[in-house]
Amino acid sequence: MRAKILLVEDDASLIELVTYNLEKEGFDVVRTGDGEEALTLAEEEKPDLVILDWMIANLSGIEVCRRLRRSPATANLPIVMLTARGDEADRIRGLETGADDYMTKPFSPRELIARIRAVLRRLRPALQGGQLEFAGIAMDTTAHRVTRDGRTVQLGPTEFRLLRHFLEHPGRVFSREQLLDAVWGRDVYVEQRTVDVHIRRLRKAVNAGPGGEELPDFIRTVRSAGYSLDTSPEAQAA
Amino acid sequence: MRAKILLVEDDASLIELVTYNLEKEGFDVVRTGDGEEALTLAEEEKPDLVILDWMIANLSGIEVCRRLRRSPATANLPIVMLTARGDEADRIRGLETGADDYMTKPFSPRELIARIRAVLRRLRPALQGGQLEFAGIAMDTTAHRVTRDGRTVQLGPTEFRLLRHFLEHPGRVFSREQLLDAVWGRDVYVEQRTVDVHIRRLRKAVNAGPGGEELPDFIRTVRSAGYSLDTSPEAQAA
DNA sequence: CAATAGTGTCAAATATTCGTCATATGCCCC
DNA sequence: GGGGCATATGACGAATATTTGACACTATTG
Repeated sequence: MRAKILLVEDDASLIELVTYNLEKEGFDVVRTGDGEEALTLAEEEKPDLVILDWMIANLSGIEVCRRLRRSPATANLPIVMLTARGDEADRIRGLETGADDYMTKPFSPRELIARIRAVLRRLRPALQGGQLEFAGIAMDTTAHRVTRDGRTVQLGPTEFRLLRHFLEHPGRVFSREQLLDAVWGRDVYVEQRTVDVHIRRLRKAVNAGPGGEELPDFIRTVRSAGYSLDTSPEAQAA
Repeated sequence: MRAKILLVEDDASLIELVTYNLEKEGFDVVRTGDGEEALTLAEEEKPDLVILDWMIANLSGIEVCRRLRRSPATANLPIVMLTARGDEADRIRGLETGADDYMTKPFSPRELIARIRAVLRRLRPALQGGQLEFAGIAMDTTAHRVTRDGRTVQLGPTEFRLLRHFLEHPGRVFSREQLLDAVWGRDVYVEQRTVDVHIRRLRKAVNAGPGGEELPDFIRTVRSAGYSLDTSPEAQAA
Protein backbone atom coordinates (compact mmCIF):
# COMPACT_ATOMS: atom_id res chain seq x y z
CA MET A 1 0.00 0.00 0.00
CA ARG A 2 1.41 3.37 -1.01
CA ALA A 3 1.20 6.16 1.52
CA LYS A 4 -0.34 9.41 0.37
CA ILE A 5 1.29 12.65 1.45
CA LEU A 6 -0.26 16.09 1.39
CA LEU A 7 2.42 18.71 0.72
CA VAL A 8 1.42 22.22 1.76
CA GLU A 9 4.08 24.56 0.42
CA ASP A 10 4.20 27.61 -1.80
CA ASP A 11 7.81 27.81 -2.84
CA ALA A 12 7.88 26.36 -6.36
CA SER A 13 11.43 25.05 -6.20
CA LEU A 14 10.84 23.38 -2.87
CA ILE A 15 7.66 21.79 -4.14
CA GLU A 16 9.59 20.31 -6.99
CA LEU A 17 12.45 19.10 -4.85
CA VAL A 18 10.27 17.49 -2.21
CA THR A 19 7.77 16.02 -4.63
CA TYR A 20 10.54 14.48 -6.68
CA ASN A 21 12.09 12.85 -3.66
CA LEU A 22 8.82 11.65 -2.19
CA GLU A 23 7.70 10.09 -5.43
CA LYS A 24 11.04 8.47 -5.92
CA GLU A 25 10.51 6.83 -2.53
CA GLY A 26 7.12 5.51 -3.52
CA PHE A 27 4.79 8.03 -1.94
CA ASP A 28 1.79 9.53 -3.65
CA VAL A 29 1.88 13.31 -3.39
CA VAL A 30 -0.98 15.80 -3.34
CA ARG A 31 0.00 19.48 -3.37
CA THR A 32 -1.33 22.87 -2.49
CA GLY A 33 0.13 26.20 -1.52
CA ASP A 34 -2.99 27.49 0.12
CA GLY A 35 -3.93 27.12 3.78
CA GLU A 36 -7.68 26.95 3.29
CA GLU A 37 -7.32 24.47 0.49
CA ALA A 38 -5.01 22.39 2.66
CA LEU A 39 -7.81 21.86 5.16
CA THR A 40 -10.20 20.79 2.43
CA LEU A 41 -7.69 18.44 0.87
CA ALA A 42 -6.84 16.93 4.24
CA GLU A 43 -10.48 15.92 4.61
CA GLU A 44 -11.14 14.86 1.06
CA GLU A 45 -7.94 13.17 0.03
CA LYS A 46 -7.42 11.41 3.33
CA PRO A 47 -3.64 11.63 3.19
CA ASP A 48 -1.54 9.50 5.52
CA LEU A 49 0.64 12.45 6.48
CA VAL A 50 0.86 16.21 5.93
CA ILE A 51 4.00 18.21 5.30
CA LEU A 52 3.16 21.73 6.31
CA ASP A 53 5.12 24.88 5.61
CA TRP A 54 4.74 27.63 8.16
CA MET A 55 4.57 30.45 5.62
CA ILE A 56 1.75 29.85 3.20
CA ALA A 57 -1.07 31.84 1.71
CA ASN A 58 -4.41 32.50 3.41
CA LEU A 59 -3.74 30.74 6.71
CA SER A 60 -0.45 30.29 8.48
CA GLY A 61 0.88 26.78 8.79
CA ILE A 62 0.50 26.89 12.53
CA GLU A 63 -3.16 27.81 12.18
CA VAL A 64 -3.70 24.99 9.69
CA CYS A 65 -2.06 22.65 12.17
CA ARG A 66 -4.32 23.83 14.96
CA ARG A 67 -7.46 23.40 12.88
CA LEU A 68 -6.44 19.97 11.64
CA ARG A 69 -6.02 18.88 15.24
CA ARG A 70 -9.37 20.33 16.23
CA SER A 71 -11.39 18.58 13.54
CA PRO A 72 -12.25 15.01 14.53
CA ALA A 73 -11.67 13.78 10.99
CA THR A 74 -8.06 14.90 10.98
CA ALA A 75 -7.19 15.03 14.67
CA ASN A 76 -4.93 12.04 14.27
CA LEU A 77 -3.30 12.98 11.01
CA PRO A 78 0.49 13.05 11.34
CA ILE A 79 1.99 16.46 10.62
CA VAL A 80 5.56 17.37 9.81
CA MET A 81 6.17 21.11 9.95
CA LEU A 82 8.70 22.56 7.58
CA THR A 83 9.93 26.09 7.68
CA ALA A 84 12.55 28.75 7.31
CA ARG A 85 11.83 29.99 10.81
CA GLY A 86 14.52 28.37 12.82
CA ASP A 87 13.90 29.98 16.18
CA GLU A 88 13.75 27.63 19.05
CA ALA A 89 10.55 29.32 20.15
CA ASP A 90 8.96 28.61 16.80
CA ARG A 91 10.00 24.99 16.79
CA ILE A 92 8.59 24.51 20.25
CA ARG A 93 5.40 26.27 19.32
CA GLY A 94 5.01 24.05 16.28
CA LEU A 95 5.56 20.88 18.26
CA GLU A 96 3.22 21.97 21.02
CA THR A 97 0.49 22.83 18.57
CA GLY A 98 0.40 19.22 17.56
CA ALA A 99 3.07 18.71 14.92
CA ASP A 100 4.78 15.33 15.12
CA ASP A 101 8.08 16.61 13.82
CA TYR A 102 9.61 19.87 12.80
CA MET A 103 12.33 20.56 10.25
CA THR A 104 14.14 23.78 9.52
CA LYS A 105 15.12 24.94 6.04
CA PRO A 106 17.46 24.31 4.52
CA PHE A 107 16.96 20.63 5.06
CA SER A 108 18.12 17.46 3.44
CA PRO A 109 15.46 15.66 1.43
CA ARG A 110 16.81 12.35 2.60
CA GLU A 111 16.45 13.35 6.21
CA LEU A 112 12.92 14.52 5.51
CA ILE A 113 12.13 11.12 4.05
CA ALA A 114 13.72 9.40 7.04
CA ARG A 115 11.67 11.47 9.46
CA ILE A 116 8.48 10.85 7.51
CA ARG A 117 9.17 7.15 7.62
CA ALA A 118 9.82 7.33 11.36
CA VAL A 119 6.47 9.00 11.94
CA LEU A 120 4.59 6.63 9.66
CA ARG A 121 6.28 3.62 11.21
CA ARG A 122 4.59 4.64 14.43
CA LEU A 123 1.25 5.72 13.15
CA ARG A 124 0.54 3.33 10.40
CA PRO A 125 1.85 -0.06 11.32
CA ALA A 126 -0.26 -1.17 8.41
CA LEU A 127 2.13 0.56 6.06
CA GLN A 128 4.99 -1.30 7.62
CA GLY A 129 4.71 -4.76 9.09
CA GLY A 130 2.06 -6.82 10.76
CA GLN A 131 0.06 -6.75 7.59
CA LEU A 132 -0.03 -9.64 5.15
CA GLU A 133 -2.03 -9.70 1.96
CA PHE A 134 -2.65 -11.91 -1.01
CA ALA A 135 -5.35 -11.71 -3.65
CA GLY A 136 -7.93 -9.96 -1.53
CA ILE A 137 -7.09 -11.93 1.62
CA ALA A 138 -5.65 -9.64 4.27
CA MET A 139 -4.29 -10.56 7.66
CA ASP A 140 -3.43 -8.17 10.46
CA THR A 141 -1.17 -10.22 12.69
CA THR A 142 -1.16 -7.77 15.61
CA ALA A 143 -4.95 -7.48 15.67
CA HIS A 144 -5.32 -11.17 14.82
CA ARG A 145 -7.85 -10.33 12.18
CA VAL A 146 -8.41 -11.78 8.73
CA THR A 147 -10.55 -10.30 5.99
CA ARG A 148 -11.46 -11.34 2.48
CA ASP A 149 -12.49 -8.49 0.21
CA GLY A 150 -13.06 -6.45 3.35
CA ARG A 151 -15.34 -8.92 5.09
CA THR A 152 -14.12 -10.38 8.35
CA VAL A 153 -13.34 -14.08 8.28
CA GLN A 154 -13.63 -16.20 11.41
CA LEU A 155 -10.78 -18.67 11.91
CA GLY A 156 -9.71 -21.06 14.63
CA PRO A 157 -6.19 -20.72 16.04
CA THR A 158 -4.73 -23.48 13.91
CA GLU A 159 -6.32 -22.22 10.71
CA PHE A 160 -5.00 -18.78 11.57
CA ARG A 161 -1.43 -20.03 11.91
CA LEU A 162 -1.80 -22.09 8.80
CA LEU A 163 -2.99 -19.13 6.76
CA ARG A 164 -0.25 -16.94 8.18
CA HIS A 165 2.32 -19.46 7.10
CA PHE A 166 0.95 -19.47 3.58
CA LEU A 167 0.77 -15.69 3.44
CA GLU A 168 4.36 -15.46 4.58
CA HIS A 169 5.45 -17.72 1.73
CA PRO A 170 3.04 -17.05 -1.10
CA GLY A 171 3.16 -19.43 -4.02
CA ARG A 172 5.46 -21.93 -2.41
CA VAL A 173 4.33 -25.53 -2.15
CA PHE A 174 4.53 -27.19 1.27
CA SER A 175 4.30 -30.89 1.96
CA ARG A 176 2.10 -32.04 4.81
CA GLU A 177 5.18 -32.80 6.79
CA GLN A 178 6.57 -29.31 6.29
CA LEU A 179 3.28 -27.79 7.30
CA LEU A 180 3.13 -29.90 10.45
CA ASP A 181 6.63 -28.75 11.36
CA ALA A 182 5.95 -25.11 10.66
CA VAL A 183 2.41 -24.73 11.94
CA TRP A 184 1.98 -27.39 14.59
CA GLY A 185 5.54 -27.51 15.84
CA ARG A 186 8.41 -29.85 15.30
CA ASP A 187 7.73 -32.05 18.27
CA VAL A 188 4.02 -32.72 18.12
CA TYR A 189 2.82 -35.96 16.67
CA VAL A 190 -0.33 -35.82 14.59
CA GLU A 191 -1.46 -37.69 11.51
CA GLN A 192 -0.43 -36.16 8.22
CA ARG A 193 -4.03 -36.40 7.05
CA THR A 194 -4.94 -33.93 9.77
CA VAL A 195 -3.44 -31.26 7.57
CA ASP A 196 -6.07 -32.00 4.93
CA VAL A 197 -8.82 -31.40 7.41
CA HIS A 198 -7.46 -28.06 8.45
CA ILE A 199 -6.91 -27.06 4.85
CA ARG A 200 -10.53 -27.83 4.28
CA ARG A 201 -11.62 -25.77 7.28
CA LEU A 202 -9.46 -22.91 6.11
CA ARG A 203 -10.87 -23.07 2.61
CA LYS A 204 -14.41 -23.25 3.87
CA ALA A 205 -13.99 -20.20 6.09
CA VAL A 206 -12.12 -18.02 3.63
CA ASN A 207 -13.97 -18.98 0.47
CA ALA A 208 -17.42 -18.34 1.92
CA GLY A 209 -19.00 -15.42 0.09
CA PRO A 210 -21.44 -12.95 1.58
CA GLY A 211 -24.52 -14.73 0.22
CA GLY A 212 -23.32 -18.19 1.18
CA GLU A 213 -21.86 -18.93 -2.25
CA GLU A 214 -18.28 -19.95 -3.00
CA LEU A 215 -15.54 -17.50 -3.83
CA PRO A 216 -12.62 -18.68 -5.94
CA ASP A 217 -10.30 -20.99 -4.04
CA PHE A 218 -6.95 -19.59 -3.02
CA ILE A 219 -5.19 -22.77 -1.96
CA ARG A 220 -3.88 -24.98 -4.68
CA THR A 221 -3.74 -28.69 -4.05
CA VAL A 222 -0.59 -30.12 -5.56
CA ARG A 223 -1.23 -33.76 -5.95
CA SER A 224 1.30 -35.99 -4.20
CA ALA A 225 3.25 -32.90 -3.08
CA GLY A 226 1.18 -30.73 -0.78
CA TYR A 227 -0.51 -27.33 -0.87
CA SER A 228 0.36 -23.80 -1.82
CA LEU A 229 -1.17 -20.37 -1.66
CA ASP A 230 -2.04 -19.58 -5.23
CA THR A 231 -4.66 -18.01 -7.38
CA SER A 232 -6.88 -20.64 -8.92
CA PRO A 233 -6.57 -21.42 -12.64
CA GLU A 234 -10.00 -19.94 -13.30
CA ALA A 235 -9.07 -16.73 -11.54
CA GLN A 236 -5.88 -16.56 -13.54
CA ALA A 237 -7.72 -17.12 -16.78
CA ALA A 238 -10.13 -14.31 -15.97
CA MET B 1 0.35 9.41 35.71
CA ARG B 2 3.98 10.47 35.50
CA ALA B 3 5.95 9.27 32.53
CA LYS B 4 9.23 7.52 33.19
CA ILE B 5 12.20 8.35 30.98
CA LEU B 6 15.38 6.32 30.63
CA LEU B 7 18.31 8.63 29.96
CA VAL B 8 21.29 6.88 28.42
CA GLU B 9 24.17 9.35 28.42
CA ASP B 10 27.69 9.48 29.78
CA ASP B 11 28.50 13.17 29.77
CA ALA B 12 28.02 14.27 33.38
CA SER B 13 27.09 17.85 32.62
CA LEU B 14 24.56 16.78 30.04
CA ILE B 15 23.04 14.27 32.43
CA GLU B 16 22.56 17.00 34.94
CA LEU B 17 21.13 19.47 32.47
CA VAL B 18 18.68 17.04 30.94
CA THR B 19 17.67 15.43 34.22
CA TYR B 20 16.99 18.81 35.77
CA ASN B 21 14.78 19.84 32.88
CA LEU B 22 12.93 16.56 32.66
CA GLU B 23 12.16 16.46 36.35
CA LYS B 24 11.06 20.06 36.31
CA GLU B 25 8.54 19.02 33.66
CA GLY B 26 7.23 16.21 35.79
CA PHE B 27 9.02 13.21 34.33
CA ASP B 28 10.63 10.47 36.37
CA VAL B 29 14.18 9.90 35.21
CA VAL B 30 16.28 6.73 35.31
CA ARG B 31 19.88 7.10 34.23
CA THR B 32 22.80 5.08 32.96
CA GLY B 33 25.88 5.72 30.88
CA ASP B 34 26.39 2.13 29.87
CA GLY B 35 24.95 0.49 26.78
CA GLU B 36 24.53 -2.99 28.25
CA GLU B 37 22.93 -1.63 31.36
CA ALA B 38 20.59 0.45 29.21
CA LEU B 39 19.17 -2.72 27.71
CA THR B 40 18.63 -4.23 31.15
CA LEU B 41 17.01 -1.10 32.50
CA ALA B 42 14.76 -0.80 29.47
CA GLU B 43 13.36 -4.23 30.30
CA GLU B 44 13.17 -3.90 34.04
CA GLU B 45 12.14 -0.32 34.57
CA LYS B 46 9.62 -0.27 31.74
CA PRO B 47 10.28 3.38 30.86
CA ASP B 48 7.82 5.19 28.64
CA LEU B 49 10.60 6.62 26.49
CA VAL B 50 14.37 6.36 26.05
CA ILE B 51 16.77 9.21 25.36
CA LEU B 52 19.80 7.62 23.81
CA ASP B 53 23.19 9.15 23.23
CA TRP B 54 25.12 7.76 20.31
CA MET B 55 28.48 7.72 22.06
CA ILE B 56 28.27 5.64 25.21
CA ALA B 57 30.30 2.94 26.89
CA ASN B 58 30.14 -0.77 26.00
CA LEU B 59 27.66 -0.57 23.16
CA SER B 60 27.10 2.27 20.74
CA GLY B 61 23.76 4.02 20.94
CA ILE B 62 22.84 2.81 17.51
CA GLU B 63 23.46 -0.77 18.57
CA VAL B 64 21.38 -0.29 21.69
CA CYS B 65 18.63 1.11 19.49
CA ARG B 66 18.82 -1.87 17.17
CA ARG B 67 18.65 -4.35 20.03
CA LEU B 68 15.78 -2.57 21.71
CA ARG B 69 13.83 -2.80 18.49
CA ARG B 70 14.63 -6.46 18.07
CA SER B 71 13.47 -7.52 21.52
CA PRO B 72 9.71 -8.01 21.65
CA ALA B 73 9.50 -6.48 25.11
CA THR B 74 10.92 -3.17 23.95
CA ALA B 75 10.18 -3.16 20.25
CA ASN B 76 7.61 -0.46 20.75
CA LEU B 77 9.53 1.71 23.15
CA PRO B 78 9.88 5.27 21.83
CA ILE B 79 13.47 6.33 21.30
CA VAL B 80 14.92 9.83 20.91
CA MET B 81 18.52 9.78 19.75
CA LEU B 82 20.78 12.50 20.99
CA THR B 83 24.26 13.13 19.76
CA ALA B 84 27.13 15.30 18.78
CA ARG B 85 27.33 13.59 15.43
CA GLY B 86 25.46 15.96 13.20
CA ASP B 87 26.12 14.36 9.84
CA GLU B 88 23.07 13.92 7.72
CA ALA B 89 24.12 10.32 7.17
CA ASP B 90 24.17 9.69 10.92
CA ARG B 91 20.78 11.27 11.45
CA ILE B 92 19.29 9.16 8.71
CA ARG B 93 20.94 6.05 10.02
CA GLY B 94 19.53 6.74 13.48
CA LEU B 95 16.03 7.29 12.22
CA GLU B 96 16.15 4.25 9.99
CA THR B 97 17.34 2.06 12.82
CA GLY B 98 14.13 2.78 14.60
CA ALA B 99 14.60 6.05 16.49
CA ASP B 100 11.48 8.18 16.63
CA ASP B 101 13.34 11.44 16.68
CA TYR B 102 16.91 12.63 16.48
CA MET B 103 18.49 15.72 17.99
CA THR B 104 21.96 17.10 17.47
CA LYS B 105 24.10 18.63 20.20
CA PRO B 106 24.12 21.34 21.18
CA PHE B 107 20.39 21.33 21.62
CA SER B 108 17.88 23.31 23.58
CA PRO B 109 16.46 21.50 26.59
CA ARG B 110 13.09 23.07 25.92
CA GLU B 111 13.08 21.73 22.39
CA LEU B 112 14.03 18.31 23.69
CA ILE B 113 11.07 18.42 26.05
CA ALA B 114 8.78 19.55 23.26
CA ARG B 115 9.93 16.70 21.04
CA ILE B 116 9.56 14.19 23.84
CA ARG B 117 6.03 15.41 24.42
CA ALA B 118 5.27 15.17 20.73
CA VAL B 119 6.42 11.55 20.65
CA LEU B 120 4.58 10.62 23.84
CA ARG B 121 1.44 12.38 22.69
CA ARG B 122 1.37 9.88 19.86
CA LEU B 123 2.46 6.79 21.69
CA ARG B 124 0.92 7.09 25.10
CA PRO B 125 -2.04 9.41 24.83
CA ALA B 126 -2.97 8.76 28.46
CA LEU B 127 0.26 10.33 29.68
CA GLN B 128 -0.91 13.66 28.38
CA GLY B 129 -3.84 13.56 30.70
CA GLY B 130 -6.11 13.67 27.77
CA GLN B 131 -9.20 12.01 26.58
CA LEU B 132 -9.23 8.49 25.24
CA GLU B 133 -12.14 7.25 23.21
CA PHE B 134 -13.22 4.18 21.30
CA ALA B 135 -16.62 3.25 19.97
CA GLY B 136 -18.65 5.24 22.47
CA ILE B 137 -16.39 4.42 25.41
CA ALA B 138 -14.66 7.54 26.67
CA MET B 139 -12.05 7.86 29.38
CA ASP B 140 -10.83 11.03 30.99
CA THR B 141 -7.50 9.94 32.38
CA THR B 142 -6.98 12.95 34.61
CA ALA B 143 -10.46 12.90 36.10
CA HIS B 144 -10.36 9.11 36.28
CA ARG B 145 -13.79 8.97 34.76
CA VAL B 146 -15.19 6.53 32.22
CA THR B 147 -18.41 6.86 30.28
CA ARG B 148 -20.22 4.73 27.75
CA ASP B 149 -22.57 6.61 25.43
CA GLY B 150 -22.48 9.42 27.95
CA ARG B 151 -23.45 7.36 30.98
CA THR B 152 -20.87 7.07 33.72
CA VAL B 153 -19.35 3.65 34.27
CA GLN B 154 -18.07 2.57 37.67
CA LEU B 155 -14.74 0.73 37.57
CA GLY B 156 -12.29 -0.58 40.13
CA PRO B 157 -8.64 0.53 39.92
CA THR B 158 -7.47 -2.58 38.12
CA GLU B 159 -10.29 -2.51 35.61
CA PHE B 160 -9.51 1.15 35.00
CA ARG B 161 -5.87 0.47 34.20
CA LEU B 162 -6.85 -2.47 32.07
CA LEU B 163 -9.28 -0.40 30.04
CA ARG B 164 -6.76 2.40 29.72
CA HIS B 165 -4.23 -0.01 28.33
CA PHE B 166 -6.71 -1.23 25.75
CA LEU B 167 -7.71 2.30 24.82
CA GLU B 168 -4.08 3.23 24.33
CA HIS B 169 -3.62 0.38 21.89
CA PRO B 170 -6.96 -0.11 20.19
CA GLY B 171 -7.36 -3.22 18.10
CA ARG B 172 -4.17 -4.85 19.17
CA VAL B 173 -4.31 -8.30 20.74
CA PHE B 174 -2.55 -8.80 24.07
CA SER B 175 -1.75 -12.12 25.65
CA ARG B 176 -2.56 -12.61 29.32
CA GLU B 177 1.13 -12.41 30.04
CA GLN B 178 1.49 -9.10 28.25
CA LEU B 179 -1.50 -7.72 30.10
CA LEU B 180 -0.07 -8.79 33.42
CA ASP B 181 3.20 -7.07 32.56
CA ALA B 182 1.56 -3.90 31.39
CA VAL B 183 -1.33 -3.55 33.83
CA TRP B 184 -0.20 -5.35 36.97
CA GLY B 185 3.52 -4.74 36.66
CA ARG B 186 6.42 -6.91 35.68
CA ASP B 187 7.34 -8.09 39.13
CA VAL B 188 4.02 -9.15 40.60
CA TYR B 189 3.13 -12.78 40.54
CA VAL B 190 -0.49 -13.56 39.83
CA GLU B 191 -2.18 -16.38 37.97
CA GLN B 192 -2.75 -15.80 34.28
CA ARG B 193 -6.39 -16.77 34.77
CA THR B 194 -6.78 -13.73 36.96
CA VAL B 195 -6.75 -11.68 33.79
CA ASP B 196 -9.90 -13.46 32.66
CA VAL B 197 -11.68 -12.51 35.81
CA HIS B 198 -10.83 -8.85 35.43
CA ILE B 199 -11.80 -8.92 31.79
CA ARG B 200 -15.13 -10.23 32.88
CA ARG B 201 -15.53 -7.52 35.52
CA LEU B 202 -14.59 -4.90 32.96
CA ARG B 203 -17.05 -6.27 30.44
CA LYS B 204 -19.80 -6.48 32.98
CA ALA B 205 -19.33 -2.88 34.08
CA VAL B 206 -18.94 -1.34 30.64
CA ASN B 207 -21.52 -3.42 28.77
CA ALA B 208 -24.31 -2.76 31.22
CA GLY B 209 -27.02 -0.74 29.52
CA PRO B 210 -29.30 1.78 31.20
CA GLY B 211 -32.15 -0.68 31.62
CA GLY B 212 -29.96 -3.50 32.87
CA GLU B 213 -29.63 -5.10 29.44
CA GLU B 214 -26.42 -5.88 27.57
CA LEU B 215 -24.75 -3.47 25.21
CA PRO B 216 -22.55 -4.90 22.44
CA ASP B 217 -19.28 -6.22 23.79
CA PHE B 218 -16.21 -4.15 23.05
CA ILE B 219 -13.54 -6.66 24.05
CA ARG B 220 -12.81 -9.42 21.63
CA THR B 221 -11.65 -12.75 22.97
CA VAL B 222 -9.01 -14.17 20.69
CA ARG B 223 -8.88 -17.81 21.54
CA SER B 224 -5.40 -19.05 22.38
CA ALA B 225 -4.00 -15.54 21.96
CA GLY B 226 -5.59 -13.10 24.38
CA TYR B 227 -7.93 -10.14 24.24
CA SER B 228 -8.23 -6.97 22.21
CA LEU B 229 -10.29 -3.84 22.17
CA ASP B 230 -12.43 -4.22 19.13
CA THR B 231 -15.88 -3.72 17.78
CA SER B 232 -17.80 -6.96 17.72
CA PRO B 233 -18.38 -8.70 14.39
CA GLU B 234 -22.09 -7.93 14.60
CA ALA B 235 -21.39 -4.26 15.12
CA GLN B 236 -19.12 -4.30 12.07
CA ALA B 237 -21.75 -5.93 9.95
CA ALA B 238 -24.16 -3.16 10.80
C1' DC C 1 -12.26 -0.12 64.16
C1' DA C 2 -16.09 -1.40 61.51
C1' DA C 3 -17.93 -1.25 57.00
C1' DT C 4 -17.14 -1.56 52.27
C1' DA C 5 -14.94 -2.09 48.05
C1' DG C 6 -11.51 -4.49 45.51
C1' DT C 7 -8.36 -8.68 44.58
C1' DG C 8 -6.75 -13.06 43.43
C1' DT C 9 -7.87 -18.14 43.19
C1' DC C 10 -10.52 -22.00 42.39
C1' DA C 11 -13.61 -25.16 40.28
C1' DA C 12 -17.70 -26.06 37.77
C1' DA C 13 -20.09 -24.92 33.61
C1' DT C 14 -19.68 -23.64 28.76
C1' DA C 15 -17.90 -23.03 24.45
C1' DT C 16 -14.79 -23.89 20.83
C1' DT C 17 -11.41 -26.33 18.50
C1' DC C 18 -8.76 -30.57 17.46
C1' DG C 19 -7.50 -34.88 15.64
C1' DT C 20 -9.10 -39.10 13.71
C1' DC C 21 -11.88 -42.08 11.12
C1' DA C 22 -14.87 -43.75 7.52
C1' DT C 23 -16.58 -42.70 3.24
C1' DA C 24 -17.10 -40.11 -0.95
C1' DT C 25 -15.00 -38.03 -4.77
C1' DG C 26 -11.52 -36.93 -8.05
C1' DC C 27 -7.43 -37.66 -10.88
C1' DC C 28 -4.04 -40.20 -13.71
C1' DC C 29 -2.63 -43.72 -16.51
C1' DC C 30 -3.25 -48.01 -18.68
C1' DG D 1 -13.77 -47.28 -18.45
C1' DG D 2 -11.60 -49.04 -14.52
C1' DG D 3 -8.09 -49.81 -11.25
C1' DG D 4 -5.26 -47.60 -7.89
C1' DC D 5 -4.05 -44.01 -5.28
C1' DA D 6 -4.69 -39.18 -3.31
C1' DT D 7 -7.54 -35.77 -1.65
C1' DA D 8 -12.15 -33.89 0.14
C1' DT D 9 -15.76 -34.11 3.33
C1' DG D 10 -18.91 -34.90 7.25
C1' DA D 11 -19.28 -36.56 11.80
C1' DC D 12 -17.92 -37.14 16.52
C1' DG D 13 -15.72 -37.78 20.98
C1' DA D 14 -11.66 -35.89 23.15
C1' DA D 15 -9.00 -32.17 24.38
C1' DT D 16 -8.49 -27.16 25.32
C1' DA D 17 -9.74 -22.63 26.45
C1' DT D 18 -12.79 -19.37 28.31
C1' DT D 19 -16.65 -17.75 31.23
C1' DT D 20 -18.75 -17.42 35.40
C1' DG D 21 -20.12 -17.55 40.34
C1' DA D 22 -18.38 -18.09 44.87
C1' DC D 23 -15.26 -17.15 48.48
C1' DA D 24 -11.59 -15.88 51.45
C1' DC D 25 -8.49 -12.21 52.09
C1' DT D 26 -6.66 -7.46 51.82
C1' DA D 27 -6.83 -2.54 51.28
C1' DT D 28 -9.36 1.68 51.90
C1' DT D 29 -12.47 4.82 53.97
C1' DG D 30 -14.93 7.24 57.22
